[in-house]
Amino acid sequence: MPAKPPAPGFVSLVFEISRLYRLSFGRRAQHLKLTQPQSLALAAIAREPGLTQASLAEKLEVHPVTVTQLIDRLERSGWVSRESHENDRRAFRLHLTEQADPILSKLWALAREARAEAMRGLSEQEQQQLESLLLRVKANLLAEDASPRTRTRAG
Amino acid sequence: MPAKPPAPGFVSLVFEISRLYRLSFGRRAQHLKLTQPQSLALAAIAREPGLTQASLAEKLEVHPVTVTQLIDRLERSGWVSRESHENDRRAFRLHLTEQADPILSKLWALAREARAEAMRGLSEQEQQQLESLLLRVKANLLAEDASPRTRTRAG
DNA sequence: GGCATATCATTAGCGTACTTATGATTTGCC
DNA sequence: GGCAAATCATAAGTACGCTAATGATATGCC
Repeated sequence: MPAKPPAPGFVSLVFEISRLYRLSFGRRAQHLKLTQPQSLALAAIAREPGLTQASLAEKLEVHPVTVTQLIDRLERSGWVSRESHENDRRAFRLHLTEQADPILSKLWALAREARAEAMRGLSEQEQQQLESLLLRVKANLLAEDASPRTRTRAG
Repeated sequence: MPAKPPAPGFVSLVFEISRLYRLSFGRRAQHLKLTQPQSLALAAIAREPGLTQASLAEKLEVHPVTVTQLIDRLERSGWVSRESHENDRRAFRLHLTEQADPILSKLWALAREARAEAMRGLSEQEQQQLESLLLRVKANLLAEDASPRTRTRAG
């Protein structure tokens, strides 16, 4: 029998929260027929209409392939349109359709709601503390992520 | 144009850390041909040999369907065996094969390493603080997760 | 101008996770 | 003892993330 496994601790907590929050948001947003990554994509396009898929991938910090599939679905649902780039025939510019407008307003409300629920009982100061600690953890992980090989993110 | 989207903040941090950690672990473990969920499953079986898939699903806090697929792969890789339950012909008991033994020792080392990397620069006290804040967030999310409908987790 | 290289996007294929539905038992209650 | 309900596992379909490979175009350098 090999050595004993280490205690779960911080790491599994992050995973569980990530998963629970995804579920929580999904429950709220299910009548909008939007998942959480889809919502984040819509938000990003709302913030910067006309951005390319590569640029969206950078902002969402996911692989370009993932964006291709994500936009496929959003386009099929009629919320996003790919429009050809005027200077670069390889690229597309992403725009929201008019149908997306009412969805977006509801979306921000849901996001605020889900976030408030997660933060219930934490003082303003504790929230900041949590955020600042998590930022440091993220920086550690980013540091070792940046070196190995070519990554999507610019860093 | 609808209202402005809220600031990213805590939530996206959790997602990013979750994703970055998964990558970090994956990089370390890739020569072992093990992903992170697979590793967690092996660890759980090591802690409690002979447990059923349903019981494993509870421990990993994932859906039983997910465990079915996970064990499919681990069995195909030769690290886990399904053995029929002596009292319940519906169920299987999960056991590690002998081939899994050397992998496991390496695994604990990797997990500790990845965790230390994530925690670099945080004092013992800060780590505990972070863990305790995250626990409260998790409790909030669990509270609303428990009510709606039948969940995998017992609660 | 022309060739090598880089970039944008896609396809194909894998792993993880979910929902919903189904088959096979076991359990509970009368 | 027998039937309804719960439980264990699986199957099918969807979503999302990745890697690797490909096609089309842009860019850079000579």
